[in-house]
Amino acid sequence: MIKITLPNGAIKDFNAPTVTAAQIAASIGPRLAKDAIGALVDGVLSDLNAPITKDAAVAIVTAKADDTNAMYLLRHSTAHVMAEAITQLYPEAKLAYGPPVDTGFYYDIELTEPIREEDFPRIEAAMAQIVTENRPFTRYEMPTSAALQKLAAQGNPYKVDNAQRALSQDPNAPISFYATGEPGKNWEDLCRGPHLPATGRIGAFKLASVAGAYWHGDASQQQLQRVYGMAFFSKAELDAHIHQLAEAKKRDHRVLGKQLGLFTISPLVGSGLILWMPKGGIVRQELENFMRIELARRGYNAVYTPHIGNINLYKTSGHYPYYKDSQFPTIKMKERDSGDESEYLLKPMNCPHHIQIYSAEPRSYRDLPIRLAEFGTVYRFEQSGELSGMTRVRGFTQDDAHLFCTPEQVEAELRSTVDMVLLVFKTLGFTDYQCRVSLRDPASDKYAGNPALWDQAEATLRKIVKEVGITSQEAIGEAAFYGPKLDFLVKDVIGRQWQLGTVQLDYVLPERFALEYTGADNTPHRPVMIHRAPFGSMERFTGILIEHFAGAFPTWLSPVQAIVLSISEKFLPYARGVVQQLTTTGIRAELDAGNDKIGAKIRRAREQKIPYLLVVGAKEQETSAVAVRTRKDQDLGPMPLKTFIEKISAEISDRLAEPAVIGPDANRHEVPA
RNA sequence: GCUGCUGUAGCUCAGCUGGUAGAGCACGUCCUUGGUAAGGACGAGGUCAAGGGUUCAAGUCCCUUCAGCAGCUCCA
Repeated sequence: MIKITLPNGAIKDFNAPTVTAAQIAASIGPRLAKDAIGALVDGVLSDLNAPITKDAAVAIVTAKADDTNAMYLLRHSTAHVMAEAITQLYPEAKLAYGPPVDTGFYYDIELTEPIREEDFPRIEAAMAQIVTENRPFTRYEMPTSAALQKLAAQGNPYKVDNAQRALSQDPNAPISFYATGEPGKNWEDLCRGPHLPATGRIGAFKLASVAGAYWHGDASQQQLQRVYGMAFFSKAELDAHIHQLAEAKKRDHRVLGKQLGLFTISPLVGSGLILWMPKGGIVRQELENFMRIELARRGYNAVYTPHIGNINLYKTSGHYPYYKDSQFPTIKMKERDSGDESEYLLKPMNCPHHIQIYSAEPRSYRDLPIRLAEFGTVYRFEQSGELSGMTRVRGFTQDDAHLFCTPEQVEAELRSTVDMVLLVFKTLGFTDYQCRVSLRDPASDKYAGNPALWDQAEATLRKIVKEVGITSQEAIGEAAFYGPKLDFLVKDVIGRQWQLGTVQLDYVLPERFALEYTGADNTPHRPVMIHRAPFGSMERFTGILIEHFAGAFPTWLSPVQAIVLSISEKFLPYARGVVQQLTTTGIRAELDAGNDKIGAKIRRAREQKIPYLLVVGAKEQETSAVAVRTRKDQDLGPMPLKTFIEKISAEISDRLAEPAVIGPDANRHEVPA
């Protein structure tokens, strides 16, 4: 007798030594039996036909796109089907590892012959055949030694390795295989499962890309071919997903950056080096102005430091020995007079320069905290394969600052820097960010300084996070070499996560540079440093911002805030007057003096994501008005130019995220998106 | 850096098995002076990423370099 508890609390008794989830589903109803593809047995995802031998809580998993368990089964099983298809077509292929991932699945394969995207249709056709055959996924288990022997006989080192790793986790676990069909007859793979009941449950799939990937993610290991795919229960879901990918691509900052004239990259200047065009320059300038105001309010002092520094500075700081592989080569030179050799480095960080400013004068505890801020440009020689638009570059400007304080001041200063990061996110409407507490990996030797101070620093950061009340997760091994940090992460349109703002606590560099201040007791003390950058880098932040707003910046950031569109050339003089008045008020306004009809002008202005379109014709000219339209296709109708200027000015000065000019009839012509 | 892919007009792209370049948009001129998401006509624009090779002949085939894309690895 087995007692099964269902999710609604109902209890069903089965008078048999074992029962399967399939049988449970059948006992509830034919519809559920048909839709069932797996089960959660006491919370563990399991095969639909796995025998349940004792009392358990069972939830039937059905084929639904919003159920992560269902998608796991689907993607995992599709990975198997793809692997079978590939081994059919490439008998030499050695399978390594094929898991489901967030957006689909992949399989890592060792194969000398490259698989190309043009080979995908053949592979997909073979997969479709396997799906059509609707073969059951059949699990069977083998004792450890027999299984290892079997795998070794197949000559696939990866599968042997996988099995051994599984055993090292749990030496008593039996080793399981899954055949698509009949074991011994059909294709099979070492796998812990679970899977769909049969290949026929795979609705729609598509191979996405192929790329190299290292075995166990270790660059010194064999490089395998990784084939990515996506899978859904229905064609409609697959199509919707493909459509969504295409939509995301339109938000890509590299695409929008070109369309909107924000930035460019020239091979003649160098890859990974951003050239800010005039319109991108405005966005950056507005962001910097915003930050400067906040810095002034919080008692920061602006400083300026050069782009290069003597190599000895970075030897002292520790940057050079730790990271010399990712720096531009040094500049070596001979002094003309003395003939002495000296060597300079493009600065990879601003902190050593700021430290020199701190130590240029004797400091008293009464002076602290000292907060030195600079939009400091730094250079790092990233690997060529890492470069990506504005988000991963070789030269970038940090909205950097270094706070030098007494140990007692650390917490208050940290709290205020975290507040500043949160203010930036709030002002720009970022809600979908993550906070990562980046800690050292005690097993690694890359971290400098005294472990006791590290413990103290890490404890302080944990405390701050708790006090401020942000959700966060800890990441071992993500700390800077000189201290732990709080990193704020945001995803780009293709789901890659980027670090933006950062707050770092540092007991090491003050030690290395022997920084001091005189305490109330008239003896020297060592200050503590906080490194912080709310935007992180202007380049990366702007790139993410472009994607966040899909190019439609809030008015205060928009390169062009309003564009005047005249109905015909007759009204150009009035239109020019309107532009003049806007410009005089400090609003960035342009005139479209082209020979197009009003519809074409509107279309072009909206493509440029200009917040306000001001149509002027005879009626407006007579009444000193403008007919206001937003880029969202809201026709606000005519209003006195004076009123428009008042409203847009308030919207800009308050850095509002939403249009403030909207009147009573705001949405009357709005077209649903 | 590694694997695979890509590079043709300012932009997006076409150009089959080699026979010396094409579209749409943008741009310019002209016609039109038009009231809310593309008015019309004509025109100008290309060292086909760069360099080398094969060939009677290369945008097309091969090699090298540069740059970009996806992933891996890395990331102060």
